[in-house]
Amino acid sequence: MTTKGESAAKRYHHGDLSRALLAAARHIVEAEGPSALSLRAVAREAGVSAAAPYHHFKDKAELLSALADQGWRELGGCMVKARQAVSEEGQLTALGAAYVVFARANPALYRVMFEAVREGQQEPNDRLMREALIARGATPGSPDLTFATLAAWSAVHGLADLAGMRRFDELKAELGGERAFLEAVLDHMRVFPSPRRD
Amino acid sequence: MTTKGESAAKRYHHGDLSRALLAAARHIVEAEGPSALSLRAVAREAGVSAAAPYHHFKDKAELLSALADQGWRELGGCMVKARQAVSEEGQLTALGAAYVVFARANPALYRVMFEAVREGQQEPNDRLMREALIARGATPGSPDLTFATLAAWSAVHGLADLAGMRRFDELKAELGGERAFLEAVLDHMRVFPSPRRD
DNA sequence: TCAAGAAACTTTACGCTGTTAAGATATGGT
DNA sequence: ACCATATCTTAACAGCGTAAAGTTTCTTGA
Repeated sequence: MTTKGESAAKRYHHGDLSRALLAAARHIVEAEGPSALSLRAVAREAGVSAAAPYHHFKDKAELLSALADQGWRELGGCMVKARQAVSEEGQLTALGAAYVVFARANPALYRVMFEAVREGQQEPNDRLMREALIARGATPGSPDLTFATLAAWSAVHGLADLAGMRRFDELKAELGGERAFLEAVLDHMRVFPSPRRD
Repeated sequence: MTTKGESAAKRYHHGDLSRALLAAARHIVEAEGPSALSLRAVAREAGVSAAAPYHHFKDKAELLSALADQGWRELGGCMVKARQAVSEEGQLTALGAAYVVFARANPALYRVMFEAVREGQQEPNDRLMREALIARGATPGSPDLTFATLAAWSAVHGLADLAGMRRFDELKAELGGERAFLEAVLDHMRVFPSPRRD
C-alpha cells in the first residue's frame, strides 16, 4: 500500500531513518549548538522513539561520526571548487581560504567534525593540500612535504577554531565582513615546503 | 578545637573546598579525559556531596572557567620562562614552541582551557605574542600587528589541537620525540609582521 | 559569654541524558 | 501463507546538572 515516497506520516517503519536522523542532527547542531545535540533530541525531531536510533547507529558517537563524515566530504567539495578558479601557485591560498570559510559558515558542524575525526577520514582533503604544496615546489614523498602539510592544516584549523571562540566583531566590521577578516589573518601566515631557520 | 591545617578528616566544613575542587577537577580531567569530568565526580573526589560545589561556583561552567584560568596562567609562566633563554629575534619561535609543548603535555587541560576561554582571559599571553612580533619588526599599534598576533595564535593552537587529534606516532618516533616533531612542523610555518601577497 | 545570623554543607528531588531489554509490528524470501 | 528478520515501541536503569529545604558549624556584635 504505502509507497516509499509517501508523506512523512506515522508509518511504523520510517523507511529512511538513518538519513532522517542525520538531517535532524545537522539541523539541531546548527540551530542550537553542539551542546544541545542529544540523541533523544535527534530522535524527537525525526519523530521516533529515543531507542530507535540504535537500530541504525551503534551509539551516539557513531551518529556524530557519520555526521562528521558528511561534513568532511562537503568541505572537500568546497576545496576542490575553490582551486579550480586559480593559478597553480595560488592553490594553497585558495584551499586555505575555502577551508576556513566553510568552517566559519558551519561553526557547530565544524566542531562536531573535528571532535569526531577518525583515522584516515580526511585523507582526500589531505591529498588536496599536498598537491597544492607540490605545485609550489615541494618534493613529492619528502618529509618536508609531510610537515608542510601538517603546518597548513594547523594554520587553517587554528584560525577556524580561534574565530569561533572569540568574537572579533570590531575587526570584522572594519574590514567589511568575516571573509575579509579571515583572509587578512591568512595573509600574515605562510607555509613553506622547505623549513627555514632564523 | 580543630585547627585549620588538620588532616582532611570529615569536618563538616571543609576549610578550603574551592581549591580542593579545582585540584580534584584537574586530577580527573588529566586522568580520565574531559568527557569524564562531571561535577558530581569532582565532588565525590573531594569527599563532599554533589551539591556542595554550588556554594563556591555558580555552576559547572564556572568551575571549568576557574580551572581554565589556572591553566592559562601556567601556560603564561612557561612562555615567559621560554623567552628568557633566547635572543630577541628568536622570541617568537620560542614562545610558539613553549605554547605547543605545554598544550601537548596537558592535553585534557588544554581542551578545557580552550573551550572555556572568557573575553580578556588570555590578555597577558596575547601581550607576550605582540611583544615578540614587535621585536621582529612589527609596528606597535598597527593593524598588521593585530593580524599577525592572531596568525601566531592560530598557528600554535592549530598545531596543538591537531597533535591531540591524530596520532603521528611514526613521525614522532622517527624524529626522536614529540618535541622534535612539534618543532619540525613549526619550522614550516612563519608569521609575518607585514602581509605578503603571492 | 552567648545568642543571632551567615556560611558551608547534606539530603532529597526533578527532569534530562545515553543505553539496554523485552515486546510489538511490518517486510521480504521461500 | 508463513516465518525469520529488520524495524520500531515502551519501560527501565544509572548518571548527570541543578534547585530547595534542612542541618551543622563559624563568626560577629552586644
